[in-house]
Amino acid sequence: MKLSTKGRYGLRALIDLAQYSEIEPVSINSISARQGISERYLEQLMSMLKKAGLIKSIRGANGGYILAKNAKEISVGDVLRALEGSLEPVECSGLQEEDGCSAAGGCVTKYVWQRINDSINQTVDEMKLDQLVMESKAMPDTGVFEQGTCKN
Amino acid sequence: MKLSTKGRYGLRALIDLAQYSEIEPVSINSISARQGISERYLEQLMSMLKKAGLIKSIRGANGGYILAKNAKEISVGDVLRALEGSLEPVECSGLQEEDGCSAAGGCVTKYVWQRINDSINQTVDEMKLDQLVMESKAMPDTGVFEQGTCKN
DNA sequence: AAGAATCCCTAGTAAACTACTAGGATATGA
DNA sequence: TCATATCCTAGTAGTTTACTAGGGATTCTT
Repeated sequence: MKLSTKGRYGLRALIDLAQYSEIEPVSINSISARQGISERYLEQLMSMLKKAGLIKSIRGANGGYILAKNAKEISVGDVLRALEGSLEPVECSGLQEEDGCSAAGGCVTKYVWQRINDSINQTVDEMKLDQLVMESKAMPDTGVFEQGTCKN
Repeated sequence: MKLSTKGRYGLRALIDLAQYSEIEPVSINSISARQGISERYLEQLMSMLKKAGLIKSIRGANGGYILAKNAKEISVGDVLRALEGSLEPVECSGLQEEDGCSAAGGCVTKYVWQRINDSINQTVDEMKLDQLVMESKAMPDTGVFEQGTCKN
């Protein structure tokens, strides 16, 4: 039940982006420097976020990334699902039998997984990027904390 | 954010155990047969559940396992944590700096992980084994559904 | 037009983890 | 004593993760 670095780094990167892209596009290089994440790896995460429609890119010199929509319309859930895929703890929510599950409605644990899934999604969807940016700005050390030491 | 087979199989096994151990101890062999889980693998899961104090074992012929406490005192959370370890999506909840995180209180994402963690734990802790056993008994096909096809 | 700064795309890979399997030791009831 | 159980340790093929590497394409600046 762990989140991978994709989700962890990616959310940090997007908060950073939201915070700095108000004036001009933010380059991978600058996010990488502030957040202590490898440029090359971050590149891949940004690509995923772009495909998910959360950010837009501007190519060429002085280019970079900006949010594709308002920060209050982007939830933590949007970000994590874009990077981690579905957040459901067990993949048998769909009623398809493709997953080899023929129990249909007659499976007790399915109900358990469904409830966990619902609670996770509700929680991540009610947290929006703009709140996090505000909290981040209110914090003393942001951008100054020991880079590269925190993997979360 | 996926649960491994440990958690999935383990919960199924424990529901099965709770259901059949009212009269006599239940052997790994019989759970294995009903649930379509490898005996040898199930053995390891049972060992973990035992170490966590959720079940007790009775060795020798006619032995098997029984619950260590009342089914209504065992939560889904107890089972999953015993098998999967902590369910927290990111391990930086403790205020120790051991994890290489020196951000202490000044980390925005930490707050996010904490909220997800809380919601997961609340959800899994309010589901008790006795409820699941009741639901399971109320279902038509339990014990008859195609064994080995469902991995969840 | 040249060059630098960007994003874009595919592929490779070491390390870790998962989901088992295997072999045997130990305990207990009939 | 034998069959039936749990117990314990170790091995291992396959998958996934977290990157690194090597380019190519686009755009601004000079």
